[in-house]
Amino acid sequence: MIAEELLLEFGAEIITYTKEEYLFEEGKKAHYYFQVKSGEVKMNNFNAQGKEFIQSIFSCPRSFGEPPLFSDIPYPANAVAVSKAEVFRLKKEVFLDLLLKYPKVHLSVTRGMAKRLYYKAIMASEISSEDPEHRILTLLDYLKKDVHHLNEPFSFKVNITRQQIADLSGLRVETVIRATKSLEKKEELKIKNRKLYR
Amino acid sequence: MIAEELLLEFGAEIITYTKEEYLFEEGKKAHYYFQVKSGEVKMNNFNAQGKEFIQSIFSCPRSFGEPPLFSDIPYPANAVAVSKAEVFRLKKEVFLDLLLKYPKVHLSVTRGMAKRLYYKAIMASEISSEDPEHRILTLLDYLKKDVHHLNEPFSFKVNITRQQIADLSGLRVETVIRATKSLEKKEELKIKNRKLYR
DNA sequence: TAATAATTATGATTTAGGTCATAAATTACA
DNA sequence: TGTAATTTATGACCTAAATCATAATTATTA
Repeated sequence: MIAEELLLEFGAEIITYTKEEYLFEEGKKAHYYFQVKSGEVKMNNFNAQGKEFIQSIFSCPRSFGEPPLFSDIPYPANAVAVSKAEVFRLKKEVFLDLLLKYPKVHLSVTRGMAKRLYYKAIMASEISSEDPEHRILTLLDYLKKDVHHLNEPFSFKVNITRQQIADLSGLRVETVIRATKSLEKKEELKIKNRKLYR
Repeated sequence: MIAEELLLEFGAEIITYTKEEYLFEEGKKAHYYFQVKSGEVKMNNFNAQGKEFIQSIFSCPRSFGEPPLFSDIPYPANAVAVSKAEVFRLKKEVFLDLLLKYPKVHLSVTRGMAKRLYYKAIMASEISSEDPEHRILTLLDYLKKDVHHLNEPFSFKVNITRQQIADLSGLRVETVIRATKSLEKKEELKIKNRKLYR
């Protein structure tokens, strides 16, 4: 996250995307630094059969899509607005210039990438080795602790749909529905009028 | 990757690990920057049933395990020597100091993390959505192009075992063996006395 | 160089989770 | 406020890959 004033000072634009609109596409080169101002943006992939995999969902003040700004690699996934979203957009060259001028900002960008690498490492291991219930709990615990900074049991009202949980954990929506019901029986989750609590 | 002279100048130690020896463990706090000098190191997880997932395999001059140096997160996986390995080890505080003194080094460390994030994003999507043959080809193509910088067809002699391919792609070794044979029939791979070529 | 371990190989069987179909409940929106 | 779309829900079934068993081949090391 980079302070809004600093972004504007360096000439960042604020762009409004409508729901489902693409910000960039898998395989393309990166030209901008992006940071969410309002709304939500997801990064995703589709396989040949049209199954979606959501890499991550970002809301204010998260940035995303930095890796290809640093290295000569294309975007590994698309970025799509989940809802109407306002996004800061800063030209690549200006962004890199900013990092050199402000080492602390560079460090905070690095810190953000470190956290995402942590999340990816955890989910890769989960998706490859764990059963649906385990995967879902790990995902929800990550969101609860590392994103929403909550600790009390059942204090986290899950704000994503079963379908999104499925797409984030590599499962199918029916499996998520069945697994969450089973987790409710085991008192790992609460379900109050269809909303999950963890 | 940080130049060896610079590492030594900042007081890095060179530590020799024997095959199978642990460098650090999942869940622990990070105190050092690590960089391979010789041999190979892998990062891995084990699930409750003992199934291994390999996050990555690192050889000279790759660094690994930086994310928890930047953010207050534990190691998401173990680091284990695949073979006898010599590793540069630099104290966390000295490492961060070095980055501030040498912005270009900071940028190259960031670049390294960016590449790993790219690999993780690709593999997460593969493991979650693709069939065994697709996963294996994506993994091998990544190793071929992005690690070994090769381009010619079948110029990449795969230097990891079927078991390691399985542990990197979330499959079982029998599945990898069957899938690679099928890929050979489709002329996507060559197999010359048990070695894979891509 | 003999013994042991690791790797590759192959068939038979099992099963978890995907797929398909259908519907109720809730939410969005025109 | 009524209609459409989305989300949650549930049962039946099917299949891809895991599991299990067993062995040949190659590599390691004692």
